[in-house]
Amino acid sequence: MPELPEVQTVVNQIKPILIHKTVESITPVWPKVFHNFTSEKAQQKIKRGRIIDVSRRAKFIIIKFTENIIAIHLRMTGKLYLLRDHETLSKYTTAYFTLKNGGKLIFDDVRKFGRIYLYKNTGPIDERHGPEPLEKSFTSKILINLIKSKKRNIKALLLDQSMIAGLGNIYADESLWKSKIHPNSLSHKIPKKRIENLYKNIKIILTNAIEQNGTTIIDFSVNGKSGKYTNELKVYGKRDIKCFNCNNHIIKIRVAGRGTYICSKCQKKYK
DNA sequence: AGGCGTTCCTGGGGGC
DNA sequence: TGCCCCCAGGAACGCC
Repeated sequence: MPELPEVQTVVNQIKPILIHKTVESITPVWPKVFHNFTSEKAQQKIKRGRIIDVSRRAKFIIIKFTENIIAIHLRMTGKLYLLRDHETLSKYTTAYFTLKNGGKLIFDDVRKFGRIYLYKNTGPIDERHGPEPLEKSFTSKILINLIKSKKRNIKALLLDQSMIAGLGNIYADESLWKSKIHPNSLSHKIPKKRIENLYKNIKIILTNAIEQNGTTIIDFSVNGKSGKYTNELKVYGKRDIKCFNCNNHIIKIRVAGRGTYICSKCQKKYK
């Protein structure tokens, strides 16, 4: 399940290859993959468009053209990679971009949750997303204010993209474990000091994960290479394994409708 | 306000 | 071995 570090990894990998390339066309293999536009509209807006930048906002991959952007959300099983002309399409391809001078940018998605969006700019995405946790402007004060101003389950809050952008199930669990906060804590009951610690840990964990090219769970990979952060995980997927901090065993519970891994001894529940 | 259920999807794991 | 059932989950949406 691609989260901020995995999406950033994809961007880092494809940006040098895509930048300044011209997109001849975008083809939907599975019709519903275009979320807010049609093939005709894509032809009209993107045809022979030159890619001027590739970046990330929240969990979206942003491909910038002169007048428009294409935003791609990988959701659970989406993959984006380059394919040479002689190579065959995977059975899971839901869309592809034909590049001028050869090659295709492939969007594969086994579960078909991933979508492609066409916008003028990132405005519509910015509107429904909170701050970027790795931006300098995202201060501990902002996180404290965010968490203290809500009376919510902390894990649900961290997963809510309109609160903070980019965290998903894996990094929310890892961040809460490292910060010794139980995911069923109520946000406004968490002490300021704990939130400051959580703030630091979110930054550390996301930064390290990007350096390791993300986490490979199920089948996220970039050009066949696995993300090495899988080796750094401390709680996610570690059911019955001994906690790195104490001798307690990691358990799996359900929080905010998600499978959640915790050390019930280390992580304090603020209620 | 916020929690919860539902929807979208399909591979794969568990049970028998 | 094979078949069926059900689960996993990010985000949007409706309901209470």
